[in-house]
Amino acid sequence: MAEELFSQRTTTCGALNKDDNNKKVVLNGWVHRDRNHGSLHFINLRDRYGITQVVVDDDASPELQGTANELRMEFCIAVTGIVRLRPDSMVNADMATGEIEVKAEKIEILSRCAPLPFQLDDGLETREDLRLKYRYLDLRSQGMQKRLKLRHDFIFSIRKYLSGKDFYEIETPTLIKSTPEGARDFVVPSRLYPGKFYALPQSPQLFKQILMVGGFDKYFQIARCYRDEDARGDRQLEFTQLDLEMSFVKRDDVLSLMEDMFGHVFKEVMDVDLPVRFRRLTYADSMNTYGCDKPDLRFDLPLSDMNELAQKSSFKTFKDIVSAGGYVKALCAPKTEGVEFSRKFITELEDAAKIYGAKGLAWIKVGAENALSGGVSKFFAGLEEELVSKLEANEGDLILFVAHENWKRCCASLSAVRSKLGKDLKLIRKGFEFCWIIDFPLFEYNETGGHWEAAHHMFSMPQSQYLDTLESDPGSVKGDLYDLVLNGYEVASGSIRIHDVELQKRIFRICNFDDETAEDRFGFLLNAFRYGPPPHGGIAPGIDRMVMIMCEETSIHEVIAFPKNTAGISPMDDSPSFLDQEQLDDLHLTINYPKPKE
RNA sequence: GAGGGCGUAGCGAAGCUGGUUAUCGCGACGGCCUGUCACGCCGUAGAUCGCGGGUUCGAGUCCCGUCGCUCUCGCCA
Repeated sequence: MAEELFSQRTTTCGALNKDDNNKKVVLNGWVHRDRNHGSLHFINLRDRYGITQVVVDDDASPELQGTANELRMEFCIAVTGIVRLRPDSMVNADMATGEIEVKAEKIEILSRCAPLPFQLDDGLETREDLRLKYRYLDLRSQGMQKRLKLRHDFIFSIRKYLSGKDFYEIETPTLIKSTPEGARDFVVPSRLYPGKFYALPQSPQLFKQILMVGGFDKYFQIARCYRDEDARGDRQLEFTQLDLEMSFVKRDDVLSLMEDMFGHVFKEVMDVDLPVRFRRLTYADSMNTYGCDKPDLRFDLPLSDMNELAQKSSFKTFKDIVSAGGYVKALCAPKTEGVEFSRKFITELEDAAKIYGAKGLAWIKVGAENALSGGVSKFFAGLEEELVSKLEANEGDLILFVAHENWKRCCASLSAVRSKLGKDLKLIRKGFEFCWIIDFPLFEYNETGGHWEAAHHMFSMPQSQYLDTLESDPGSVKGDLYDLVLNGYEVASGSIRIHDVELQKRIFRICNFDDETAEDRFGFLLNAFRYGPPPHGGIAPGIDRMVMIMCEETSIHEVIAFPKNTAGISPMDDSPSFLDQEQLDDLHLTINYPKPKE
């Protein structure tokens, strides 16, 4: 231990400026770029804080020259030298440290770097599985450094804000009881109890409710959650949410707390001003106007109900669907500079609609003085004025219709068209458009199972006006449920909870859980509710998704240090992996491998 | 479970209706270079064109199968 291992930094690569002239400094970092002019040698040295130019002059000792010539990309080095001003004409205005450079007196190679498997900072051009395999290199890129810093700032700001509002951060277990509803559980076998399993939490839902019964009336947690379902760009097997719950609150208390919190956090982290109150849309209005329950409000392009006009038209396809209880909806794509409403363009929109179940996409072009042409225009003869005024269409616009027996399919299909138009017609405004979706239905019918189930989860409070008709008409019951939507993504979901044993049991029964099963699965919650539970409610914003949107990214992988790929594999550590027979024996497990396909 | 896209040197790409020795940039390696900052210049190595089969005189290119990655539907209270 007597000998010094390396010269330890006295400052960082982002800190020096002209005030440090003539100072002797030590920098530690990585070789970011290396420009060797023979007897004059420039090295851009990088660490988390920035980049500083190091110079090896022609008067350097042969030893120093030799070391400098050995340097390669991403070598980890220590540089001892003197800060000096750059000649006026050599100042680099693009660099934070561009006014100075460090004249090297000593360079120590702390470790060498093998030839890189890909170029750093070309991160986004490189295949993602390669970036994930060598994540430690990818993390050095300025993009990843910036995004993970923002993630840290975001979480830190939330912690400060909530702590200032008297919230306690309390951890809940990650080895818990498997509950039957929701997504598939990840499970952990129990060694001590053969055949028994823990489950990893899909969210801390029941525990946070029990914390309310325990008297911690303002709780939050930055909680890891696990759901064993197929991944997507905006979701993966494990993710992080801000889990939050409060006692003695009503819906609007939760909503305004979140508005205030995100207002503070966005200002502090990004210097962005959010509106004091976010727009509120009922679920029904959102579906009818935007075709989905997570509308991107950075552009307008509303959907219109066309059932009445469809009935008046001579288009048999539409009339049949409306007569059969179906729906016809339309939207009007505005004439846009540089965009031709060609057959190809319309076919691409139609393909987008078909993914969500539409059989086709009917269209009409709007000409001068309400003249209609092309597509299904001939079936609307005599209805030109009514159609054009209903959709507020102008000359050069394109009207698009979707008809479907199923309301949700109709909405979703045309919503996909709306989204594509938003991009193709460049209608999307910059910025952050939050909105609340409220008044969700409490139940939806499970066709395959032939019973009702909770649209969100079974612990949400029905709105009081439906308490007498829960059983007789579950389909029309609205709950005290709310989602927060940002730029077309669902970023938070919450509700006021049930805190009454009898009401909770009624919900279980409607969702096909008899009293015995409910007792077996959720007995601990029902038990807790026998001991003076407070009225309570909460919400859970998704951290990954929010940070992704703040970074203007479209994949949460970009804001997670070590993500899994879409197949649930981590290419770096190669998980999941097989267990030794010994481990399996300890856990009392026998693997039942699937038979290979014929 | 289903559909679309991609797979050519370490990385990113080009390669047209099949036709000599498969190009280009970055990177690697060697050399030259006193003011660069994506330094420049000269040179060298590096590719079973994902894998298997087929059609053809001839396949990176066409066909079939398969694997991997990726986007999406289903799924995700």
